[in-house]
Amino acid sequence: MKSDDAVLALGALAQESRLAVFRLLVKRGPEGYSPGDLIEKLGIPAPTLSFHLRELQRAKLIGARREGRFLYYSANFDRMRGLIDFLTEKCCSLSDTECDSACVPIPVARRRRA
Amino acid sequence: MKSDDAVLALGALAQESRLAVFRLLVKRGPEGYSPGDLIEKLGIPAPTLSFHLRELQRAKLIGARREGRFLYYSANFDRMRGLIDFLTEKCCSLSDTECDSACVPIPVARRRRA
DNA sequence: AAAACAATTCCATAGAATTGGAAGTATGAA
DNA sequence: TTCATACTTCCAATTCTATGGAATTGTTTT
Repeated sequence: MKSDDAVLALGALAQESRLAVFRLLVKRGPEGYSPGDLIEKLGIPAPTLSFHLRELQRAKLIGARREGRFLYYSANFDRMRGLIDFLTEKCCSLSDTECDSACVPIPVARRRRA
Repeated sequence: MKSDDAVLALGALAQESRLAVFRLLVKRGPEGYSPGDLIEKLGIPAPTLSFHLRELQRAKLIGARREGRFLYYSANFDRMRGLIDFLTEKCCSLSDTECDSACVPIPVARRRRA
């Protein structure tokens, strides 16, 4: 996963309602929930929910399939794994390799002389 | 980590400059970088950087110490681990189940011309 | 003390995200 | 066909976020 995708995915999850929706969808698995199910569970007005589902979809964290007049949204586990891998590799590992040559040595701050 | 903290932390990382700052700080380790170092590396104007550092700090993803007139910001690895654990447990369980090609974009409703 | 330097806060502005009522589209049932 | 249901898009109001120049605070040097 690239940095831009990560920013998009992080942004998609960085909202109370959307995080709640996503967690429900993860718990649910591939079967998914319809917007109607989610409205019932979370009490979010339909247009607002629709907006949030779109954001999650834009980040490719969820997908949807249609069944008759129902839509079923479900979590994209691969994508979520990709995000977690990105965070783990790029944001949570202090690599033993030292800074590259572009790195500026930090100035050694001298305490005030006594 | 609770849901509210996760939303805060996700929001803090969901911005290009802030993610770049955080990644540099992670790579750097406990020694940290001063705002001046980061300005040189990323070319962000000082007040803008200051604003972003504040956001990261608000989410407790970074901390700072002062040495003389320099400040040194460094990544809070515990906090980051907490976030990743939250995402893994709460948002990526059921990862044994697959949800790949079943998830397709929903048909987009086209507006009828008047 | 004054100057220089590191970094911050102040603040105005621009832009993006969120919200939900009203109106539209899609599908199946009567 | 017409109706009801499921869901979406449209749109405007509001609220958050990001940006960077100017002013300010804290610290060291001269």
